[in-house]
Amino acid sequence: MSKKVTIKDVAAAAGVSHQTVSRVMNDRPDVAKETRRRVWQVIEELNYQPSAIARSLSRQYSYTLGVVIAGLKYIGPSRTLNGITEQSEELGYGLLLKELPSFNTNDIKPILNFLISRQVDGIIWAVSEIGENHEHLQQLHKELSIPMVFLTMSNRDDMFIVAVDNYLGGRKATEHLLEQGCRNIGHISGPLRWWESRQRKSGWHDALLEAGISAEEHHWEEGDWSSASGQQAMAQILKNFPQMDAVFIANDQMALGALQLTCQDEIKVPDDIAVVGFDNLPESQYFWPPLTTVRQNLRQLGGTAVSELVRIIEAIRLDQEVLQPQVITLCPELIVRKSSIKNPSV
Amino acid sequence: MSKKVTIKDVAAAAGVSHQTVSRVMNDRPDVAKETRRRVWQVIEELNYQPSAIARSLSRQYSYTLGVVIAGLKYIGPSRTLNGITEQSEELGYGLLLKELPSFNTNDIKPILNFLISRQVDGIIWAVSEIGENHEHLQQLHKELSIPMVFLTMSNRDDMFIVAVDNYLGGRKATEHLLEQGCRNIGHISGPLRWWESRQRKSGWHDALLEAGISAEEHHWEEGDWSSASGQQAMAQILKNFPQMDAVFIANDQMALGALQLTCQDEIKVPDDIAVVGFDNLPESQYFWPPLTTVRQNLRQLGGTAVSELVRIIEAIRLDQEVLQPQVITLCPELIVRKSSIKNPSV
DNA sequence: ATCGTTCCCGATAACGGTAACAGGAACGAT
DNA sequence: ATCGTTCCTGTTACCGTTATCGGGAACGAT
Repeated sequence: MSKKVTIKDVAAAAGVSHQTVSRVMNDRPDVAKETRRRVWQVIEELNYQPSAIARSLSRQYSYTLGVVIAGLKYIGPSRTLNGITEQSEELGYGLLLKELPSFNTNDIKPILNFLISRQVDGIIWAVSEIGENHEHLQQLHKELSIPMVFLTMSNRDDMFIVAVDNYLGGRKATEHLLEQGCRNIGHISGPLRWWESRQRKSGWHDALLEAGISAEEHHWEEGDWSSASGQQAMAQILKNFPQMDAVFIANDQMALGALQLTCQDEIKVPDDIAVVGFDNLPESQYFWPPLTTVRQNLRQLGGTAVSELVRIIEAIRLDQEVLQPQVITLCPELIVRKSSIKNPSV
Repeated sequence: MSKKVTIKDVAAAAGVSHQTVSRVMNDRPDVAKETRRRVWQVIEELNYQPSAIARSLSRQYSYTLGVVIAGLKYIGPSRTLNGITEQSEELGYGLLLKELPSFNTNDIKPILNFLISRQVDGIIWAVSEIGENHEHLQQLHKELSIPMVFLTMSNRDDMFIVAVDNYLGGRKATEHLLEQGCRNIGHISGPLRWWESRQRKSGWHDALLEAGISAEEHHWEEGDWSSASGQQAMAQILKNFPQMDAVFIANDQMALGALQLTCQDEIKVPDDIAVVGFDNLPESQYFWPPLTTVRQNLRQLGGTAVSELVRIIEAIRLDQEVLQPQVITLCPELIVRKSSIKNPSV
C-alpha cells in the first residue's frame, strides 16, 4: 500500500535537504540541535528505515558477510553456523548464506562470484577440507583480494584459518584409554579423505607410539561417519583384533553403531571393551552406556571465525593495513562418561 | 589490487555505451550480433561481474529472501534450513539469514526492519509457534505488506503457512501401538507452550478415545524435549501408571532418555513396554532397541516454503496480482522398528 | 568596517546498474 | 526525393544513499 518512505520524503516533511537527514541518521556533529530534533521526529513519525542497499552502494561496504557451508543436515555444520549467526549479530553484520550441494563441490567460482557481486565485505569458508576441494579455492582466493577466513583445514601460512585441534583430540581420547589400563586399543576412523579424520587418527597413532605400543594395520578400520559404517567397522575389527580391550571411534554416530553391536553380541562396555567417541552429540550422554567423548566447541569455532574476519575487514577499512595471516587453534575437551571407565569405584 | 570492474569499464573497452553492455547482460533482443559478440568477449576478458547491489537498487527486486530461524544448534531447524538453501539455490534466490537468540524472542521488529531495509523480496518465518510469540508478528505482518510464509504454526486463514501435520503424526504413532495390542498407552509430551507439542498430544488423545480408551491425567507427563527430561518423565509415569504397556514420546531425544532408563531398570523394550518416538533422528535407528518413530520431512518443509514464497513474489511481480493465502500441510510418516513390535515373527 | 572562524546547511556528483526516450542508419515503398 | 519502418545505439534520468565542496550567517577580533 504505502510506498517505501525514502530519505527525500523525510527531507521534504522536515523542510530540510536530504543531505541533512543523512547527517542526522549518521550522527554527524554538524547539525543544529533543533534541526536534529525535528528531523528525528519526522523520521519516527514516518517510520523511516534507510535502504541498506543504497547505503552499500554509496559507501563501499555492505556490513554483510558471506558464509559458505556444506552438510547443514548434519549437526556439526549447523552448530558452527549457530556460532556464526550469534557472533555476526553481536558485531552488527548480516549474513548471506550459501550451502554447497556436497562436501566435495569443486565448482566454486559461481558461488564466490555470487557473494562478491552482492558486495559482501568478507567470506567465511566453513567447509571442511576433503580431498582436493581446497586446491582450486586457494588459487581463486589469491586472485580475489577479498578477506576470507577458513574453517577446519590444514595449516597454511598464507591464509587465515580457525580450526579445532583434532590431532590433540585423538591423543586425549587415546591417552585416556591408556590411563584406564587398556593396551590393545583399536580405532575406527572417518573417511581418510577428510583432514579431520587423518588428524584424529594420527593422534591415536602417536599416543600409542609414545606409550611404546605399535598401532598395526589390522587395529583400525575406516568408516564414513555413519552409524551403519561404525557398526560394520566394529564387526570387522572384532574379527581381526580379538584381543582389543578399547576402541577410539572418530565420531559419536559411528560409536553408536558400534555400541549397538555390543548390545547384540552381549559384549560388555566398558568391561570387555572401553569406548571413546568424538563430537559430544547431545544424545551421547544418553547412549547405553553413556559415551565418553571428545567435545569440540563448534559454536566457538564459528564465533571466532566471525570475530577474526571482522577484525580483518575493519583493519582494512580503517587503517588500510593488511593483517598478517594466522592460524587459530581451538582446544577440544575430553568428556568422561561410563563407556570408558574400566574400574568403576564402587 | 585491481579495482572492481564496472559496466562502464566494459563499455569503454568495447567502444559502446554502458547501456548497450547492460542490454547484452540482460539478453535483450535489440543488439546487433557483432556488437553482442564483441561485448561478451570484453566481459569475459575483464571477468566482469555485475553488481547485484546496484541491480537491486535499480530494478526494485533483490532476488534475495530473508530467513528467520531459531535453534540452529538443534537438528530440526537445521534440516529445515537445509531444505530452504537447496530450493532457493534451485530457484536462483539468495538468502539473508537471521537467527533469533531464543525461541520466544518477542523483539521482532528490528529483525524485520533489517531484512526489509536490505530489500529482501520476501521472508520465511521458520520459527515454531510457542506461547504468544506469533501474536505480535501477525500484527506487524499486516502493516508491512511484504510477502511472508510461516512454518509450523496453527492455521490462520489470512496467512501463508506450511506445516507438518503433527496431529496426524501423533495419531499414527498411537494407532500403531493400538494395533500392536497395547491398551495402556502413556505419553510424554514436549513443552505444551509449543503448538507442535499440543498437536502431537491431541493426536495421542484422540486415537485413544476412538479406540474406546480414555486418556487420563496420570497417563502422561510434560517434558522439555531434552533426553534428561524424557528420562525423568518416564520415571514419573512408570510410578503413576504401572500397568503401562506402551508409550508415545513426542521426540526421539526424550525417547532416548526413556530408553536409557529401561536399560538401567531392566525393563524390556518392546516386550514390557513398546516405545514410539518422533522426528527420526539419524541416530534413532541405532538406539537399543532401534526406535520406531514418526518422520517429518523437514527438508521438504523448508523447500516447500521457498517454492511457495517465490510463487507469491513472482505473481506480484508479473501479474500485480495478490494470491489467496493458503495452508499447506505435509504428511508425516511412521517408521516402524523393533522398539514397538510386540510379537516379533520368529 | 573588514576579516577570519565556526557553525550549519544545501547543491551536486558520485556509487553501478536499469528504464525510457530519442535519434541515426539502412531499407523498401510511395 | 520523401516517407515510414525496422534495427540498433546513445543520452538522460532515476533507484536511495553518502561524500565533497562551497557558501551564508553569526560572531569575535582587529
